[in-house]
Amino acid sequence: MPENVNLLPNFIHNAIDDDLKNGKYADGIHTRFPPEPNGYLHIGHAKSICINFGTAQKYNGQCNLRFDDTNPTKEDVEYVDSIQEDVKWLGFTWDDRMFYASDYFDKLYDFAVELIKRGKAYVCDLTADEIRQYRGTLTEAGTESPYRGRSIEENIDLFERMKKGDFADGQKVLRAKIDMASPNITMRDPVIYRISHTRHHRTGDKWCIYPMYDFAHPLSDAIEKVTHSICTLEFEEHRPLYDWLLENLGFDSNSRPRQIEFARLNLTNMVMSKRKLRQLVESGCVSGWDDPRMPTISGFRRRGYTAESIRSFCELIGVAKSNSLVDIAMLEHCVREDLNKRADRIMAVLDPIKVIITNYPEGKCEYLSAENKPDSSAARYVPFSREIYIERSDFMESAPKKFFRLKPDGEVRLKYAYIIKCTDIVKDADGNIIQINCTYDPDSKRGGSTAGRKVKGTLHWVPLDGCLNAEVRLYDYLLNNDENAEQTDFMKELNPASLTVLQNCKIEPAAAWAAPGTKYQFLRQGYFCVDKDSAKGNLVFNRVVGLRDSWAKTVNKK
RNA sequence: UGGGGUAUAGCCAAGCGGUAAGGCACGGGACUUUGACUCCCGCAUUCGUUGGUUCGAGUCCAGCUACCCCAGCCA
Repeated sequence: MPENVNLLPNFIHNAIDDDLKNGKYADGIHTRFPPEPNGYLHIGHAKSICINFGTAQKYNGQCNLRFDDTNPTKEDVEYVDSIQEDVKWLGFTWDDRMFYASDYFDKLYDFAVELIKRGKAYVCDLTADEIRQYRGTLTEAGTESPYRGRSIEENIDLFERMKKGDFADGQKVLRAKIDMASPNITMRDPVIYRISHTRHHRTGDKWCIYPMYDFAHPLSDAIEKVTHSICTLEFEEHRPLYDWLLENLGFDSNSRPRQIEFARLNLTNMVMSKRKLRQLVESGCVSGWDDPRMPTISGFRRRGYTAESIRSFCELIGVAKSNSLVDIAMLEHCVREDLNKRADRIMAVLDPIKVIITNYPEGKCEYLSAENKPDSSAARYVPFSREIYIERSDFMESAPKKFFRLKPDGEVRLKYAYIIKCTDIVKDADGNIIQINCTYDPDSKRGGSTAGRKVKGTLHWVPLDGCLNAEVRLYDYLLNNDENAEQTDFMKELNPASLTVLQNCKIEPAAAWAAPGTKYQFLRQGYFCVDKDSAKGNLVFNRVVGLRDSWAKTVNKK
């Protein structure tokens, strides 16, 4: 494992500790991450990945990547590729242990036959509709299928003919023979094999019967010698079936896999179900699975989140069984924390307004040293001359008391450069400010005699000559609503302003050759990442996350 | 009287019979050529609720309440 995940102690580890104490799993701990290749991975999967790989790592064990590809009608190779890329990007490796449930189709078939031979499974001719009716309800027991009493021989023959393709889709299923009166609906003779004349992305046309998840999963785990099969809470009532299959197929209770469930991740201002994410993609509300507003791993990656920050988020939120809704601020904190350490600083003016320093010599240009990070010796040089841009929002004609930025007759420090003073402003016919005139204090630059002068505000700026033009994409949350976004019609909660594209941004020259994926802190503004749409001469940046902004808070309070 | 889960601060979450960790958020202050970062300080007399056991209960027991999941030939 190239990267560490330091999961806090949690109830799963407690359970594993108990198992170990009781002499179980003497050969070591083995987990697996079992995605179905029917969509892109999202941050909820990242949590699962961190738990599974992190747990294996903690116990010096192993974690497999296994594609749960038992339903060819919904799955596609496109997804198996993206899933591998995402798991790798997150920093985990499965070495040579990448498997597919479909690798086990032959073995799984044999297990099914064995179950029949033990009188524990039967072929049922009921239609899907009839099976539903026979199943009973939450409060009423089900009724036994009329085919439940078929002989072992007949079942074996029928199941073989199912496999051979003698029957149409839906004509017959194989069911486990358990208990139609069980209060747990999962145990009312669950279907374990269905007929589907569908080409599988790996096994092609070899099979026309496919195992159900409930059957394939515990057995795949057992085949791989997985010790702890960690999944989400909704599978809790499937656990008796999981155990029943292993028990009835003769797996030793001291070494057979054990299923443990944890609560899936929910995030404020986000949707997390694959169905809804797909809806966003297919409706064109976002540009694709990797749209930087999406909670997919590829979306976060494109947005500029680091793998490290997502991992630390997964550590921070913990692992438990209570349904929770994690504040998105927690995730943002994790990226800021990481990017603060690793991102070079650079100046960028998103909404430029021209400033002319009237007492600065025309034609003069100085190259001012600017450190790439605070307290760092690594530096670049920023050209400074008579005409610059500053942020429109950094000037106010009639400013409130605590406004530390530029205002008429006010002084301000230009980062890495001089102290300037606003002398007058120029407006167009409509009264819009189009230019600010200032004078500068020639001795106030670093090393100068008045460099130590205290002025309250420091502004970022960019030289008019030599700066780069860029497109900057600002993102806001996809959903306005904090709560119940998963339940209600989430398409109505979409934030219409989740994307703002700025076309006329000015960036200091140092960013000219930045490759896609490069992250910067735009001084005083936030963290930004070069988008894959970017090209030399046509820079495109994504805002990863803004800086904390206590000024904005005090303004909003009023 | 279907079954299975879960309840600790605005949000996550430790806690495993001995007197409520930590993080996020929030509020205050220091520092600052980023209103950033960093650093200090504050933030649950109480653990859904009512009883019980105990010298002692968030932890054990009983009842109640609220919320989540389950009736796919999905995973």
